[in-house]
This record gives sequence, structure tokens and C-alpha cells, in this order.
Amino acid sequence: MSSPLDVLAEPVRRRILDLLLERPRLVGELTDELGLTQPGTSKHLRVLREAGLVTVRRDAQRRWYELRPEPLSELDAWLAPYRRLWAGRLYALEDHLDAMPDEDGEPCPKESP
Amino acid sequence: MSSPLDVLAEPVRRRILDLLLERPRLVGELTDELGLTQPGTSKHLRVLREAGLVTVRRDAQRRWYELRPEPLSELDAWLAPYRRLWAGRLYALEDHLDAMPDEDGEPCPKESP
DNA sequence: CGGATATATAACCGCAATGGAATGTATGGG
DNA sequence: CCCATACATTCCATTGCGGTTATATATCCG
Repeated sequence: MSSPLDVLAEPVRRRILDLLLERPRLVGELTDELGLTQPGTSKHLRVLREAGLVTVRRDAQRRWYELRPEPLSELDAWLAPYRRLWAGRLYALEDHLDAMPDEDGEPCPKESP
Repeated sequence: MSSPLDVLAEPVRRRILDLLLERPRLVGELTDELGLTQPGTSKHLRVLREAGLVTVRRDAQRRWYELRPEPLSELDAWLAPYRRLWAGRLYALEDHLDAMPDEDGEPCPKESP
């Protein structure tokens, strides 16, 4: 019972979904593109399957994996109240720059310098 | 340099953001609501800070944590091409139910039975 | 039927991340 | 000046996850 967010934390799984966004793929194709071993790919696919993010179509020994985007709507729903914030209101950058503790780290990286 | 998705995989951190969605909070408040120890809370807050998802305002010994939703736009951007799919086209449910391998598992849980 | 192909599963390992206890640091109050 | 408060950091143990190797299962081909 893992949340889509949990499943998508893995970069590899995100790449799989991105690949399936174009068209259904065989496990072998995905394995090639990901540069993983076949069992590695299969395990990620299993996680995606159990999260309902992909479905399988059997074709002899082959398995066509295809995208099932529905569960992503949950993520979208979670995101909704936040989207309003960064879209609508202008963020007072200087305000919290001023209040920044004088640590040497970079607590708030800007996205594009 | 962790992606928002990576940071949000943690349920606790999602709850923190949800709490900060209402109003800024002190570490103590968050600790109470989360049922964690104070250092535990602080560590999650550190992760959120480094991801740019929260900012801190110092007030004597207290620290007011507030939400910074901007990095979530990256998640939103990743989500965009998928959103079109589950929103626009009707998903052929029977189609892949038909192609479902006869395993005992439940590869595709429906969201509301 | 026997081997090759395509994929899944199991067993195992290493690492990173999480959570708790103890400690460090800064600020305010008496 | 000393102690309490509020929070951060460090250290440590546990665990869960991702990756690989080896093995199992199913299907096609000759």
C-alpha cells in the first residue's frame, strides 16, 4: 500500500514512466534503456504494477508494459492546495533572505541563477 | 541536491508541509503534532530546508518554519504530460482487465470501490 | 521433446535513511 | 552570572531498499 509519491521517489521508476509515456514497451527494451539488469528492471516494474501505475499485456513470453496514469491524480490532488500558492501570490524572497540564519549552508537554492 | 519527489516520499515530511499549509509553526508545535522526538522533527525540517521547501524565521530561541511551495512546481511540471492523459482520454479499463495475467495479486486497485 | 528466449522470483549484499538518546549552542529571565 | 528554554547536531543501531547473481517458469521453435 505505497503512495504514488513513495513509488516515484525512485529516479529509475520515473524514467520508466517517461518511457512508457511514448509507447508501451517490453521488459527487454526498458532494461536496455535503463542500463540495469533484467531482474532489476522487473523489480521496479513490480512496484509500479502494485501501485497501479502500469499494466501488463501478455504476448507469448513477452510482456508489454503500458502506462496507467490514474493513480497520479492522487499526487495531483495532494499538490492542488500548494499549486495555488506558488501560482497566485508573489513570494517575498528578500523577506526570508533577511531572516536567514548565518549558517554556511544554502538553505534555499534558487532554481535558475 | 535531492528532488522534491525524493523529499516528499517521507509521510512525516508531507504532514509537516500540510501543517505549514495552514500557518507557520514552531519546532515544538510540529514535534507535538507529529508525535516524534524534537531531534527527529529537526532532522526532517533540515531536509525540507535543504530542498528549499521551507524557510526559517528566527525569533529569539524560537524558529518559525514556514512553507515555501516553489520547488513543488518542478513536481507539477513533471506531472503535466500525465495529467493530460487521465484527464482527457477515457481509460479502457476492460481492455487491460482482459489482458491481466492470472496471478492472485491485485495489480490494479481501483481508487474507490 | 529439447533448447532457446523472455520474464519473474529468490537469496544475498551494501548502503543510505530513519529514529532515538545524548550533547552542543544560543537566547532570555531572574 | 547561572539556569531554563528552544532548537540543532552528533552518534549509534536498525531497517528498508536498490542492485546483482542465481534460479524458476512459461512459451516458441525446430
